[in-house]
Amino acid sequence: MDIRQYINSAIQKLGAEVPFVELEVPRIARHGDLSTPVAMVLAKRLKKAPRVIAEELASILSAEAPFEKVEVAGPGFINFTFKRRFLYAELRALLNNPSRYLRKDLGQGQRVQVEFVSANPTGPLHLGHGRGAAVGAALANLLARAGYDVEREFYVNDAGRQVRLLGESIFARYKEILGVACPFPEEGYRGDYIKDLAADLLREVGERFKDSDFDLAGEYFIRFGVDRMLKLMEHDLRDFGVVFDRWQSEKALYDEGLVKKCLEELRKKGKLYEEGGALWFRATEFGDDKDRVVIKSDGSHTYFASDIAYHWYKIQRGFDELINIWGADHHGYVPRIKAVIRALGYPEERLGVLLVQIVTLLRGGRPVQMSKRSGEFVTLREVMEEVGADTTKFIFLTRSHDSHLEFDIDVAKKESSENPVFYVQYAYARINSIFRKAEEEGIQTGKEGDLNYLEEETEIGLIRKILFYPLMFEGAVRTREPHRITFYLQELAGLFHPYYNTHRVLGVEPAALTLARLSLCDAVKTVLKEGLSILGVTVPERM
RNA sequence: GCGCCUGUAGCUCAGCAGGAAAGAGCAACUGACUUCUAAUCAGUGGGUCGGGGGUUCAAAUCCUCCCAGGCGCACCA
Repeated sequence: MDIRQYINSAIQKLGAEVPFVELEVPRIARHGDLSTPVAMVLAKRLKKAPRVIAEELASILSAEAPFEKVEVAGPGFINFTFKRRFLYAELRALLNNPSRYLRKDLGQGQRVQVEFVSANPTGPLHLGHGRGAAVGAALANLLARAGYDVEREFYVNDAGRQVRLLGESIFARYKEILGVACPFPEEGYRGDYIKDLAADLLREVGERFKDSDFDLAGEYFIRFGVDRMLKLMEHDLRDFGVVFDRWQSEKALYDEGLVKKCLEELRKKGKLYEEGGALWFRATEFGDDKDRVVIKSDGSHTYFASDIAYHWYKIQRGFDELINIWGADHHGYVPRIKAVIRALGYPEERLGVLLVQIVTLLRGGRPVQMSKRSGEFVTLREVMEEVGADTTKFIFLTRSHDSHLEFDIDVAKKESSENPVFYVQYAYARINSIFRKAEEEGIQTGKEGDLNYLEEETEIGLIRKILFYPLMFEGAVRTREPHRITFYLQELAGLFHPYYNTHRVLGVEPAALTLARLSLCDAVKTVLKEGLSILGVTVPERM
């Protein structure tokens, strides 16, 4: 259904144009099936009264095939009512080829990289990472279905101080087990998982490092810790239903000389300078608050240095668009990375940063304090096991990414019987149940039912909702907001359940009505499945 | 002090490039299972959209100031 096309061509006939035709689904039935305020937008441009423009557009549009009625109302709204025949034909089109109907090729093969989670490999993933994972994965799925060529990447901070601290922490625990005195690093990681790692490492290498210095043994301990942490994170993410195409190592950027090469590139462009023994990037030239150090006076690189190289490398790899999903606590970092993009000679829009706001975990109505260093944090795995991956993801995707999220674990569990995710899944399971029963009764469940039998107002409402999926989809893609899918699915399920309660599909007369309703159910099921799979939520055959 | 995010029903949140009379879920109350799954449905109550200005034919939505909460402002990672 491409209604905009009709409207656009009508606007052209008036000798005007508009960048975007806004369409909305009116809340009130009297206002038709679909509505546009575009005449009011045009009023200024055409220097005519909005109602006059609306009337002109309406008279052109009322001749078009899909419309039963095209009315002008209020200050200049144009309200459309579809012909039933049109709705049936559209529904038929969807049934015949769901993915063509539901997935619009908006990306046209453009290459997009979504980088998300990218947690330091120094401890288990916590709930905040889970939110990033859910949002990133859903966004990647969404874009993939919109015709983008998507890559999902996890950036591994396996160089620098944090992983060194990880190594030192394991080292200290290792010695502790062997009864060798060794001070625990000041800012080391104190979680119990470090002790487990140390014990595992001991099992693997025995007492080989009992008397070693960290300078000597460090490399091994760091490597060991990072590998184990990466495996753990990958495993947790996999169980959460999130899989990456690529894991990019920061260390590799150094080892392969990319950091050096990139800094060289910037130097050539005159965007670096030395001062006070350090090497600086002219970030202020590109809108950042201050210039930033890339190589400290002691000769070591800042994190920023590898981040510059990383983004440069990503662009080199040929992506049309980069999307970084970051925790909101990194928002101060955005201007300097954008500055880098520009300094390297690329448009700033090449990079989009989606900031995912903080998750507060409530247990027993109280916020649970989280601090990685002290080892007090709630892991993604704990929550996943306690409330389930589907519920966890759904909760994350029922908020817009820039809204602070309160994750009340008691509510998430307690409500499990009335949880929104189950509400949607249940609709799916119920439809399956109908189809199972139909097969038992030997009813042919193909999609060929004569849709003209769908005459009830609730059925028409359901059809409309289904056919508006692409409209919602487009918006979700345009704004990069997967949570719109979540709300849509709840609304769709919210139309299906009442329908189910008041209308029987099987055993009604005439038999053709059953077939028509089966087709409708099939369409609902298809859309539910499509949406849930974008969110990464499972579709249960029965519940 | 500066910057970013948030402030909508008792609670958790939507509100789709400003648009027609503010929405959902939960919680509360009242009803519905000999029928394809009651993890469901029907109904009731509940809001000065943080506050003040401004722009507009039209503002929850844009601008501005203020208030409140969160998060950032390193030759840290």
